[in-house]
Parts: sequence; structure tokens; C-alpha cells
Amino acid sequence: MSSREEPSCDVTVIHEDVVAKVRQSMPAEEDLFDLAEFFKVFGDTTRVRILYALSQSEMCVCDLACLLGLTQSAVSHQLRVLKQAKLVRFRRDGRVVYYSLDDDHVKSVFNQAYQHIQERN
Amino acid sequence: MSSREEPSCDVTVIHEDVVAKVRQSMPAEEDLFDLAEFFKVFGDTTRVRILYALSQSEMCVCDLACLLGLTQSAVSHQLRVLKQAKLVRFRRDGRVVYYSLDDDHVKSVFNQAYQHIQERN
DNA sequence: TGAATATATGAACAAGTGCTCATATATCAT
DNA sequence: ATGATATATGAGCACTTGTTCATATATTCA
Repeated sequence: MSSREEPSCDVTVIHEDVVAKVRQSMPAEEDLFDLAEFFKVFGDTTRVRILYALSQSEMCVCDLACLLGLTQSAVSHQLRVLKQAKLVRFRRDGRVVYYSLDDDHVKSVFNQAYQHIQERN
Repeated sequence: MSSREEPSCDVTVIHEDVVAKVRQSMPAEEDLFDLAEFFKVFGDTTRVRILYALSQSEMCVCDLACLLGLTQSAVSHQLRVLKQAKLVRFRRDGRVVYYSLDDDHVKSVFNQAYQHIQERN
């Protein structure tokens, strides 16, 4: 009845041993949070489309807007999100800002997920 | 000046050639949508924690609730989302429902992303 | 310097999401 | 059948998010 170990729960526990074992192996709360944040960035159609486009070629903001049928503002806002997530990088050439993928993992995560989608159907 | 091909845009286009080339290689709109939907499921701390836990061991609802410090209801709602996304499966044993990962891709997508997070810092 | 242009950003609003609470369903035990 | 228990689910609410609109910033060119 004493609870001096890990944060207890108000719910009935059926398999204390399993819970204890899994609890030990759980990564730091912060890491799982970061992981979710990372996936959250991919969890939007617009951003996925932008990422795919950039996986094909470096592009400037207005090209992306045209390609995807979005306003310049919408693209710019989303690129900011992608920038913060360090998924894209940019270089400035005069008035034009060119964006490209910042990381090789992006492509592989992408492909892995795409494969899952395919096989699921 | 005529626009009889692909859906045009109201934005200035700087590199028509690039846009045209990338447009050709864009996957079906639906596939990118599905991809985003897939990632959206991973884009929540609670679900990521559930998925990680299940990657360690099959668990029942109340064990998960206890482990993660959530209400039974919250866990159940999220499991429904994971079920719909076909990321987890379940088997019933009397009153207890056991959940487990439904797909090997889950782990690999997870690991790939985790690796990205690590290297990023 | 001043006009033009490419991009960035803030505010606001509609739509979506995850939790809680109450309650329904399903199964077991008596 | 009745009560206990494990899970599922609907409604409601606070919070988040993606877009639009207006405007700011930055760079080029004349």
C-alpha cells in the first residue's frame, strides 16, 4: 500500500511486473516530447508537399507558392516552421531566398513512412 | 501569357523550368495527404509514449494508464486513434484488452527519427 | 533617394485536437 | 440475473494550428 517508488497511478494495475519493466526502459520524457514535436512538423499536408518539392530541387518561395497553389504568405509561414525544426536551410541571393532540405534523415524518414502507407493498402 | 497547362498561380514565378520539372515528379495529392495523416498520429507526446511502451511489451489499457500517468479514458481514446491508423492491434482476453504494435515500420520510423533528433543537438 | 520586388511577420479567425466527465458496453463471478 | 470490473465512447471545453490580410523588412535598380 505504500507508494515510495515511481509515480503511482489511480488506475487499477493488472500487470505490475510489466509496468515496472517498461517503466525502466522508457526514454527521458524530454526525448519523447522532442520526437513528437519532430513528427508534428511532418503532420501537415502543406509541409509534406513543401518537403517533397524540396527533396526534388532547391526552390525559392514564390516558386513553391506557384507549384503548390498557395499564397506567398502561407508558404513563408510554413517555411519558418520547417526552418525552426532544422529540416530546411536557405541561402539568399539578392532578393530571392532559396530553400533546400537540411538533412538526409528527412528523405529516409519520408521513404520509410511512404513504404508503410503503401503496404498498408 | 496563355495558361492552358497545369494549374497556374497568381504569384510571380522566377524559375518556370524548375517548377515544371518538380511538378512532374510530385506524387499524387492523395498520397501526400495520407503521408501527412500518418505523421500526424506520431505528432503527439501521449501517442508517442504509448507507442514506445508498446514497442517494449504488449500491454493492457490500465497498465498503460498507470505507466504513463493518464486516465483510462485518455488512453482508450488515443488507442482508438492508433488503431484506426493501423499502428496497433489488440486481442481480448476476458475483460482485459491487450494492445501491441501492429507494424514493424513503426519501430524503424521511430528509430530513424530518434536518430535525427540526437544528431541535431 | 525612391520605386519595385521578394520575403517575413503579426493579428485575427475558423477549424481541429486532446483531455475530462459521465455513461455505455462487455465480460466475469456469484 | 446481479454486481463488479475493464474498456469504449459521446459531449463539451480549453487549447492549438493553418490560413488570410495587412504590413514590415530587405534588396535591387534607376
